[in-house]
Amino acid sequence: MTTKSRRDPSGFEAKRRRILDAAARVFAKRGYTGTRVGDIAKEADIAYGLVYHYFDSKEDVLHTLFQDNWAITLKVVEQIDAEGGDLRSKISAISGFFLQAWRENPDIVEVIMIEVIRGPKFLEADNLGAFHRIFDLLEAMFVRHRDAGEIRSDVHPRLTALLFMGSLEILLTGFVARELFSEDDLVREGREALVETFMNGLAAR
Amino acid sequence: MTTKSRRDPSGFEAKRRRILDAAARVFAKRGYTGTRVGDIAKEADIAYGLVYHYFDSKEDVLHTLFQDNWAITLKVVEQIDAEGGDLRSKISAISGFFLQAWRENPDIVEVIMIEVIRGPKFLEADNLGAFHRIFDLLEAMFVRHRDAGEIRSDVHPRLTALLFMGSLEILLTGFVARELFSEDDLVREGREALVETFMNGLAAR
Amino acid sequence: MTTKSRRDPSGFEAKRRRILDAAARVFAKRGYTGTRVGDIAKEADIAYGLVYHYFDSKEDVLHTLFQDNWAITLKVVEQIDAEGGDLRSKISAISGFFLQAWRENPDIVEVIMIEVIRGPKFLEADNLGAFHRIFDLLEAMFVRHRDAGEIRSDVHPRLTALLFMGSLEILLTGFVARELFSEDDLVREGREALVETFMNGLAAR
Amino acid sequence: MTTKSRRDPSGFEAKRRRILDAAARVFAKRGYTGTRVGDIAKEADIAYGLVYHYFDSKEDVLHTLFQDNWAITLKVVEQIDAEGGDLRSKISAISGFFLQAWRENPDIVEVIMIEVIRGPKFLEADNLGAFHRIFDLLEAMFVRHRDAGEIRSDVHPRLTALLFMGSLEILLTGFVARELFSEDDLVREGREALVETFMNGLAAR
DNA sequence: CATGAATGAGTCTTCATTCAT
DNA sequence: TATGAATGAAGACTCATTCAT
Repeated sequence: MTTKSRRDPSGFEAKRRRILDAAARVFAKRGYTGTRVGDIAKEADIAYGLVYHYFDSKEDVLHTLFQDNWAITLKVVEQIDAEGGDLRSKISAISGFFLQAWRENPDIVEVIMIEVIRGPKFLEADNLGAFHRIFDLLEAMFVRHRDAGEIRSDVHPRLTALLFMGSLEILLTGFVARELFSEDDLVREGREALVETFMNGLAAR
Repeated sequence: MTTKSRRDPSGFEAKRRRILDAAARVFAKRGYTGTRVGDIAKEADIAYGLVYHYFDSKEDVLHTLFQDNWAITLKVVEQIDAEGGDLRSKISAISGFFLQAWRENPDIVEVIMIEVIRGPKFLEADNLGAFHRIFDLLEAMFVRHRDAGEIRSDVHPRLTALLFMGSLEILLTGFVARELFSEDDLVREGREALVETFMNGLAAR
Repeated sequence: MTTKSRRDPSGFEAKRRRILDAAARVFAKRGYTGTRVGDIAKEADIAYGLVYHYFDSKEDVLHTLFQDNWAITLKVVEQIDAEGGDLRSKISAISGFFLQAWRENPDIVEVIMIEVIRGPKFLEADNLGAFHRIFDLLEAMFVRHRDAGEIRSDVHPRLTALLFMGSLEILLTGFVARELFSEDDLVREGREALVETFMNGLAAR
Repeated sequence: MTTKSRRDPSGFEAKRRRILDAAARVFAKRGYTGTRVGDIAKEADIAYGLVYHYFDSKEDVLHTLFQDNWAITLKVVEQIDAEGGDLRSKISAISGFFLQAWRENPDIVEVIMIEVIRGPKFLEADNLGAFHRIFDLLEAMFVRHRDAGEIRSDVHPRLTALLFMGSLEILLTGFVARELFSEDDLVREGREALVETFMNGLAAR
């Protein structure tokens, strides 16, 4: 009798995750297209044929990377919104979550942002729906706070959601960020600047 | 004696541009990696190998697309800044230029944003310098207007430049935009929302 | 548990050699340039891309062909020289070795002589050093036998080494040889003529 | 009325030769295969399309290079043989002619030796016949001198012709020669060594 | 004669995926 | 599970040759 018991007896899930983590690292470094399946395997320190025991294809690895993490993201954003508080604190919390996630797993976040969301494959899959949901969440949030008189009445909720995600994305993906700030600075100052700009704008009172 | 115009009698430059335009279209549609050189040729309605008379490689085509257009962009932004006026009008003008450029040449703009700037080879090339310059320009602009007391003194110029470009970029690249708005709406409303958000923030007075 | 022999259980080296042999055959038949990688694969009865599991490039195949065999050649010549005896017997032995090698592997010998040594890339590579060593060996040999008073004192060792290799080469590469003699004749008569000419010249006593 | 008169009015032949010379230089440097038609044109300082006004194809250029020069070679060898004298002086004269030709036109000589004679195309053409004739000439020469009792009776005329051409070829093609001697040395010493070796052998008396 | 733009067949090389062991 | 040999489709790039001007 092997040690097979209830959860993940042979470490299947562990190795699967190991592959995903390795994939995130190499995808982030070389891009999805520039990464060979062999690169993932080498990074995970396994034979490259083994990748196909855990995933259907190279694309499936990317897909999984997105699905796994995006689900969490949506849940967190929903939760932050549900917990109440004013818009400023919510914007701050959401930004904080994204930036923290990036600090902990920069590779995964960047891969999702760059390779999945922008990739030509993205539109084909059911990814798009999952991705759009965050805009729905944010839009609804802005509507609610607008109706509560908390923000200007002429604010365009959908566009604002877009601008918010865009700003966040730019901070995250290392568009230029990595060149401009240290990681710590980015998390602290980036968040502050984003919150401040979004809530109060630049104009002097 | 050809009957062509004075300069570039053989139409060399004209055909070169034709190839670039064709390339922008197919790159935008299929992505850089997903585009075969033959696709560019077919789109430009020329023979396969002719692409290599005008460019060194497929990558050179992309490179040129970026260099040619980014130089113009920098010049325009510089000019807008130099012509004076308050920050709001400058931000509006710059946004307007980008959005207009996108309306006129959506393919080129998207290709530059997505394929060049985010591409894995971007950092290696001399592109980066040219690209960074826009942040320098914007940062200097924000500093000047801040020192003039026009915007809050605690504004972080570099980060603001980043957020500004990020917001613009999100509108441009069809992140999700194309699904959300008609083009006309995007140009008008997008600009307004961006200017308004950046200058005044969301918060109710 | 494979039933293969102790070393190289997967037959890696065996297949590598199979590819090399196949390559020698087709290179000899069509020349290096005239040979497609697919020709090598077909001759070795393997799939197209498998060549690239064993070699970096088509050129690497040629390179390896040279390196592998030239090393042996050098060793043999050294040995013949070291074993002593008079110059005539050494010249005879060396000629015999080359001619025998050609009889057993005419393709490899011809490919090395024609495609590698005369190839445009030969000088660039590290091949040259290995190649020159045979002239050094021969020169030293001639010097020794000259100093021993065995051959004329006015013999130019380096030039003689050159002429010797040239004569050998002409016999080997099928310069025109194949048209002139049957193989058996070539091996026997060619060696005799070479030895005789080199040792005694043509002049009647 | 143009200056068209009897021979080569418009310099047709002159330019044809210019192309041939240029071709010899680049063929010698890069090899036939490694040379693009454009390289020949650039070396001749003409537009590359123009090559096709003077020659049918790239191969035709090489072919012509061989035919033109080999005819002269045969004539000279015939002449030297016809003029009489002992074998030693003939061997010396023939060697001298080849070495001198090489000094004056190293490129042409090397191209003929390496690219034409050894090239895979060689056998296909009528080149082979022209080439073989020199062996016939030499063989006949050796036979005559052998029958005159001037050289050993057991000399194999055909093989000797082969060895003689091989030795000559090795000196000419820069097999290794260029690395070993200066041009002047080569012409003088190379010839002496060759004559001496062939006539008297290496053996001490 | 001269030019060089245009053509497109030909090849090397890469790499995702399969499969025997 | 694990390995890595084997497969072959796909695509970038070269270059001899043609041809309009």
